[in-house]
Amino acid sequence: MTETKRPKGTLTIYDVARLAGVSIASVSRVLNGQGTPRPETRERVMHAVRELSFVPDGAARALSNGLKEVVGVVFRRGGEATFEDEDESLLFIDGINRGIEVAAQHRGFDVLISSVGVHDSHATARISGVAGKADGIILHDRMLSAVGIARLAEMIPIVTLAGSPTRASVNVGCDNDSGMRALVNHLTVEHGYRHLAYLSGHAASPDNRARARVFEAATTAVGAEIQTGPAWQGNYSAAGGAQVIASLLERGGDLPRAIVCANDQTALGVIHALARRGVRVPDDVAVTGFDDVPVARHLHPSLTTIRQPIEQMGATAFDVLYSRISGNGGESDVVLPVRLVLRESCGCPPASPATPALGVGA
Amino acid sequence: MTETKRPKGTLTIYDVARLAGVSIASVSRVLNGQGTPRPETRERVMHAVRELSFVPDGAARALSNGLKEVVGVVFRRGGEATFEDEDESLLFIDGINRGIEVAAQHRGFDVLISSVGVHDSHATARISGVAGKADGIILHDRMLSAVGIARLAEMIPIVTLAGSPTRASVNVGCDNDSGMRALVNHLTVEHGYRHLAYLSGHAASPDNRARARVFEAATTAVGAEIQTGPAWQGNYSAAGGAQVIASLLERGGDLPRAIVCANDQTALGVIHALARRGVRVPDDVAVTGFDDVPVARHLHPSLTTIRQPIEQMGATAFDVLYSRISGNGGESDVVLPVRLVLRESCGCPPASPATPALGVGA
DNA sequence: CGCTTACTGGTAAGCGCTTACAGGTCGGGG
DNA sequence: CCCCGACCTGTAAGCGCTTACCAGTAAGCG
Repeated sequence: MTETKRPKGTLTIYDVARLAGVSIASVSRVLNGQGTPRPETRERVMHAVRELSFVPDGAARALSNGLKEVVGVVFRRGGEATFEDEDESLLFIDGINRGIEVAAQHRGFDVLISSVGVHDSHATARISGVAGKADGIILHDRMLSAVGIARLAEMIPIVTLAGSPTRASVNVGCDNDSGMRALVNHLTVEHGYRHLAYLSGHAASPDNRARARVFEAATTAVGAEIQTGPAWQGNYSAAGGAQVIASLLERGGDLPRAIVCANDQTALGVIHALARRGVRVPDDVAVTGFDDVPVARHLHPSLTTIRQPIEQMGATAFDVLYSRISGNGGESDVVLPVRLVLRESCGCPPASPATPALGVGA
Repeated sequence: MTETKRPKGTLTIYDVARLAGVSIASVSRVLNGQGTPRPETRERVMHAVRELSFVPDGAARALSNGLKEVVGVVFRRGGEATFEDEDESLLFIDGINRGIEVAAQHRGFDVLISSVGVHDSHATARISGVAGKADGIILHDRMLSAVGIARLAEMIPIVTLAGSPTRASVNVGCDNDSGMRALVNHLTVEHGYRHLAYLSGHAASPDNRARARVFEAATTAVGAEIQTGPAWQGNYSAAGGAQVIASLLERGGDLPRAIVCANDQTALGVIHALARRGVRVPDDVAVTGFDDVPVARHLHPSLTTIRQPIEQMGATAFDVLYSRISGNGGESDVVLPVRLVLRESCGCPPASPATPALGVGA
């Protein structure tokens, strides 16, 4: 018991074994619940472990088992060194990551997060770094080209989020089509708006492209007019949305009756910019979002949007990846359903105050 | 060149060496930029690496080097299985984590995220799990008791965020005192409000306690009246803030002239709840936050709050941890400065529309 | 009471990588 | 023309842990 435990110098299973007077194999067995150790053995080991505050080394474990119990997640960040104001467009990503993390915990996995700056040329290197430290990786939108994915997929299972399917990876996304269709239908048919615009997200984003395409198809199908062009190019951020409105108004162009934003963040910026200039939402211009991030309901006016099952997308991405990691073969792409959430910003009446719609699950 | 590469079965440095016709030592040296390989050797190795899309195994590397290049981050999550509406209180935490992550990248580290449910009894186990997979860990508020920290700190360097300092760990926090003092001063002296209340956060949170304490001291110092008691107990979430207002109003109690919320999320819920009931902010009741999360500026009215350098706190936490990991000794606790950010919710006039205050970094 | 059966616990072989050390090659000086 | 040093490169040990395999022990049975 008078073991001199070195305050530095890593503590290993050997130290525990010595203290407990058993072999390292027994320590390992007790720690992992393998075999059937005698109660006494178990007791001695546990005692030594507590005594030393021993925590087994994950790297050694991983090397031995061939399983790190880590999934990597890689996504794009706004700027590089600049902190302020840049990172407001990440609500959605954070939500997804949370879903991944919760699902991962159920399997004893942890999540290794790595973001890549917008113009970071080391993206591939960074992804490789994560790949080496994980059993599988989840790539958010716009991280790697199809061939890049294919290459990497030879080393490690990959799941993409809102990306384009590859034969080497699985994609998890949501049903942009029916969401956008429901939204346009609501605005044109139920509210009767005849003049709309789509404020787009990143041009390269598959989600954005799908939404834009369906927006155009659906509006023209009902004979509504739309504004388009580079002036309506946003970037998924609030600043981007506000910027579009600012230039538009400065140029003295007239606003459409309804602005369909590529995501909630953009809508947030748009509503804010309009309010600043005295344009009333939804009376003068209706605004809608996409995603239904948690703050959407707290805006003024509260935001009509398409609810994506954000955390569930993350959880699904993990589950699919996990089944690939454990070898249970090839699930195919997953498309999750979305739902139109009507609030005030489209022109619908406010919910009754009696139902605060706050913190009350379903 | 007609190597049969097994699509399964891990690819190792041996495979690369064989393909390149060199030894594994050379491969390792090329990959890590050690030694001075002949250009030709380097070329052959790089070619083989690309050919195979080889990514070295992080676990093996870590085992060999004694460095995983991973920091763990652990924090509390809202609910366990329930997804909806629960996780809105994490804006602040996400911001910090982002800061950690960016700082970590500069050192080639990645961030291992793990959350613990509010009532999760496995907290310690979960933290140990992360500890085994990382070189050091950062603990958010309320994760572990002082003695728990002390024990774990024998195995691995620890930094706490907004926690209480221990001799075994370093704490990084922000200057709650001067922030709250500035806020109370602004409300009482400049706006002349004489009747305030503090809507608290988690009772156990050191930040919350500090803010509550200073709030009381500062208000009584200027002779203002305050409402207190269990009715004003929130939990850092929007739902919690809304709930407090709801009960208060139902009970027919009268509202103070200004409500100082423990954080921005709470303020968000409060503003929303007041608006639903027709109480005007700031005309009838002023509301303030704490943190200055990105959405604070987009609220209606925009939120007066105390800006914490959120991402910088994360970055600082990492830097401190890193210096402990690399053995460069014991920095001591860090307290970062905060700043009063005046917007509309306290009764100040709106900023001029000409300065949209959007996306324009300082 | 001796032998079989059922367990428990220990020994040692790797997991993939880094790196100290030794061996081989080549060029230049004596 | 031979020897030495400078440089590369290869061999092998070891990082901490899991686990197959075997030895030792105790209980069960004839």
